[in-house]
Amino acid sequence: MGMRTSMVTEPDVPPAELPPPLPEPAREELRLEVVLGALSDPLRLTIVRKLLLEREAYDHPCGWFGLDRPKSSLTHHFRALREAGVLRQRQYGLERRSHVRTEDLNARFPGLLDLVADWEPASDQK
Amino acid sequence: MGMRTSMVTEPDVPPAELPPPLPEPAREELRLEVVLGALSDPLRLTIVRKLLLEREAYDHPCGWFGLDRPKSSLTHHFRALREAGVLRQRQYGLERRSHVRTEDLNARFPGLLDLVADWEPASDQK
DNA sequence: CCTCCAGTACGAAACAAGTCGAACTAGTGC
DNA sequence: GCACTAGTTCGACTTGTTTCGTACTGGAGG
Repeated sequence: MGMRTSMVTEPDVPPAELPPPLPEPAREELRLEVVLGALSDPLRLTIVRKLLLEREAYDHPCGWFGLDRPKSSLTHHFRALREAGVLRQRQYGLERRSHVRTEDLNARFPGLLDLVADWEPASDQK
Repeated sequence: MGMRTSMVTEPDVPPAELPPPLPEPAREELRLEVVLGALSDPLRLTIVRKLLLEREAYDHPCGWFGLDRPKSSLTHHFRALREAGVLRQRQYGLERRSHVRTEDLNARFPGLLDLVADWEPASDQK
């Protein structure tokens, strides 16, 4: 950043100045056992499934899901998903938006996301 | 049982008197989050993968895997896999043999077992 | 500058899971 | 009956996970 205060016409970044992703494992670093662990929680399955099914505007702010848990709990779960490599998160001003790393996950673990999309929560889901 | 001490010629059980499986969830009761939880452990992934790859004699006794852990630990992990619905276990005399419930798992969670078969343990695998 | 607001960081309490030793159970074979 | 053996059960310890309250950070808007 900086270094460009005047007299510039050519585009610096192709699309629209995307914020950098928060720290996450690279595609080659994804570990099956870690991803499965991240997905073995009903709340986190709910989050990922919702992102997969209702992916409308590319990615969603963290509070968009109708999850009535305290904010600190949500932070915890979103971070678990990001650190496992399931979600990518970017900071947009105040809010942190998430989307599923479908490309990477389909490359490394083909079929896994389909299982998540087809999942339905148990009846006693809280 | 009992009730048949003499004069019986017709076969009672079609094939070869298979011992009944230990208690396990029915196919319809399998829960994705539970199965993923059971598979989110390196040792258990090792067990299931080994069964998938080297399935020679249909099913294997519990001590057949070259796992150097105390027996009580192995009991724990094999039970976790059975109760999640990943393995079926039958008692053959002294030993308890396990095999993967491929039919049920492929029906409910297609592709999942392929991921397990393709898994390779981390380098620092204990 | 001050407030509002999305979300984080920290830390504690509650709970679940992994690990393992020691004692036990139950077939098998002598 | 006795020893052997595959595996279980129990209980203790340790480690990790979940949950959440409270305090904090940092951009946006007046």
